[in-house]
Amino acid sequence: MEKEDSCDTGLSLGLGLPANLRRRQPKPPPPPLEPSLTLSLSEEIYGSTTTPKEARLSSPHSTISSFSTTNYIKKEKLDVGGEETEVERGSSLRSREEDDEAAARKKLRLTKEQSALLEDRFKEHSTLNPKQKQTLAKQLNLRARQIEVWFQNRRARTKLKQTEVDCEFLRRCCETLTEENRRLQKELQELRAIKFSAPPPPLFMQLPAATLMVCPSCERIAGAGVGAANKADGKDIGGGSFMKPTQHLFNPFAHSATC
DNA sequence: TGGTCGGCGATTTTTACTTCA
DNA sequence: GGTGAAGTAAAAATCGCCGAC
Repeated sequence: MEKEDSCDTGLSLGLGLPANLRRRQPKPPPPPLEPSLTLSLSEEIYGSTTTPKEARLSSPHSTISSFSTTNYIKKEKLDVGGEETEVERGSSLRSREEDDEAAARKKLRLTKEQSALLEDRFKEHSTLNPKQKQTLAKQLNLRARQIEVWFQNRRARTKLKQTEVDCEFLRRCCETLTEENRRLQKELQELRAIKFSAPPPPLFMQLPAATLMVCPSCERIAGAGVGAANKADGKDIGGGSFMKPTQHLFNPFAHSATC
């Protein structure tokens, strides 16, 4: 992992806020590059006259990835140079460096072939060990770090998609339950209406057919109102427990062992 | 117990594409 | 119809934190 530049947000921003809530300030322009590096960079990648877009289109396998971000460049500098040296710069150098900076900031866009292979590997394993990473990087002519980043982002996308799917599923569940609740409330009202009008018919006739079921193991009639009806002579009529399920309420998911 | 490494969430940056005047 | 600016979604990359070792 690269942990450099951890303080580049400045002191005034860092105080009093969790680090991950701090808004980052735009970075200052990247430090000047070593001439040898930058020259080879821009020319190697894009050629001296073509735009990045042209380069990308004309050469799908061009390894723009090599120096795709400022961060990589900084690291590259450490790897290659070891220590920073002051580079004398004149006006002629500046415009060239600005071009190079712009080129260096260019971000890699993976080719279809690269993406396809990465997808294949991801299907096999959503994470890679360092050796697999190196191998894949070599195979695709990318940096191991880029492979790592791609897998990280891919995992994040997968997770996001799964979250969306889960969310949709829960939404549908909620709709179904709301509808079911509405239906049961209506049924309850009807039952109450029946209860308080006319002398009560035999118990099982009070219940809508849908609520009456025969328990498959004991073959007794079960229904949403049976439990309450059993104590219909008590004081619980019309109370909150009227619909309280009993052990003989047939639940296909949790049929009681008491039958 | 401190250091390293890898994964993750949040965020930024860049690209490619679309829309609109 | 061609063109450039503005808007936007997607993807690559960065940053900081955390847990495992």
